[in-house]
Amino acid sequence: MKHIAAPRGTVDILPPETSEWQALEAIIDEVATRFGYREIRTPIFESTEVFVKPIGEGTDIVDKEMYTFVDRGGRSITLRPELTAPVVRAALEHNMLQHLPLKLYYRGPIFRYERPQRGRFRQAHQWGVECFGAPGPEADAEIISLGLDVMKAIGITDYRLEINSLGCEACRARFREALIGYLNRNVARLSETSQDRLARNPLRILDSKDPRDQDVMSGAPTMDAYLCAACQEHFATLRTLLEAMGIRALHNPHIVRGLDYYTRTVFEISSSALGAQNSVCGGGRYDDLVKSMGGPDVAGVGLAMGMDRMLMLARSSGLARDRDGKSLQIAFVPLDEASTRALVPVMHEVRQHGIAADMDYTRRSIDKQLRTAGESGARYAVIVGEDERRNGEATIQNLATRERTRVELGQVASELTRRLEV
RNA sequence: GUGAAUGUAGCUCAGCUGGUUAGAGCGCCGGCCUGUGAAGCCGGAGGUCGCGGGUUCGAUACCCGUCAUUCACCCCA
Repeated sequence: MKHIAAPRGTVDILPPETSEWQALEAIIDEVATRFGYREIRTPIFESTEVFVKPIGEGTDIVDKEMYTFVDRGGRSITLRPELTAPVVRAALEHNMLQHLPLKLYYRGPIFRYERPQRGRFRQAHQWGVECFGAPGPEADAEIISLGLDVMKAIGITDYRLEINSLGCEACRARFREALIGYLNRNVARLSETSQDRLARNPLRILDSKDPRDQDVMSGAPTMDAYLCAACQEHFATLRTLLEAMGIRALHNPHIVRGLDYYTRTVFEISSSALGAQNSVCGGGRYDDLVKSMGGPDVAGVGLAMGMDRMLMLARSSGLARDRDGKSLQIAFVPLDEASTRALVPVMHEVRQHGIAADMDYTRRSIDKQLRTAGESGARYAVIVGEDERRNGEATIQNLATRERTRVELGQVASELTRRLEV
């Protein structure tokens, strides 16, 4: 009905809901800090090249999902579709990799040009962590446990954690060759899209949902058989460490992830409560990424979690609703214009004492004002009308017991402070 | 990019096979109650029926297009 609406795939987040976001953001900050990560904020847009090579041509993100445009200076700019590549770019730009390990976390909007549906938007929100300079599986384990801690803190218990190893560059190359050989012999039985993928990105056929592809894959060579000794040990140790922390992870050899930069460990957290887009979290190790972006040979591992989907899960398990903070403590109730103005300095003083206070400026009747005050969750109302004003007083009413007391205007702030502390 | 369903008040929805000034519940505002929160009763505001075209004497309804939403595919957070 209104003529201008928010662009397709974007939403306005309105007041009761913004409290949930603030709660989620606070949890992320707390947990990440507790694990030794510090926040980094990078630009919403980057030079297009930041994403193309690292994520990989042939991936859907690069081929059809990026918001790319030429700015007024003729530069190709892209709204970030993820944050690992920008974080690496920033780390290199500011020589942050001289002090290892480097542990960073982020949260904020990402943009992908996709058809919206349940759990998928053109502007979405992710938080994530990146750990540089830690090649061992302890770092992988730490990151997975960090992600699960945030989920736990917001009350999400219904999920599935799956892990896999893609091997290092050497073993992946051998596996890739074997896989291509097998697929070429069975190309006729593959789905059309997978036949197309065979040439461009064959590993992605592994996690295809098409039953024809799954049928073909059931007889395909598996990554496990091609892992070198070092990669095997890395993966086995990771599983041992997770188990030692009481974390249950399922080994799913078909997980490959949609970005090209992963090596060795990859993992996903998904939930059946989300609909078709059932993944809340994805991550893994990217030991060659920093080097490929022109930096030193530094290992990395990280995760990204979808905040929009996390809140969907928190709501479906019924645990996030009470996070709507009704923080008002004092409601000022003036009964006429002169009283409104007499209360301005009084309310100011109360607020200076750190007490959350608000006044109804609409000149409504006392009935309506008290009703609103009661619904707001405030503990006291401060009422001033002609009668109180004549005596330089105010009526303080306890909104729960309805008990009323008269105090001098000058005493309102100290009286309220005293009462709220008790 | 493909497919399907749906667009009527702030919200949830009626509106019979096309027929005059488009309705309800909830919410909002006001009154009953000249200064105390409930319930009830009474009243009020709020709609270019998503938008554009077509058929018709007449369209919220039928047809075409378009935009948006929802769900699914693809893929992912």
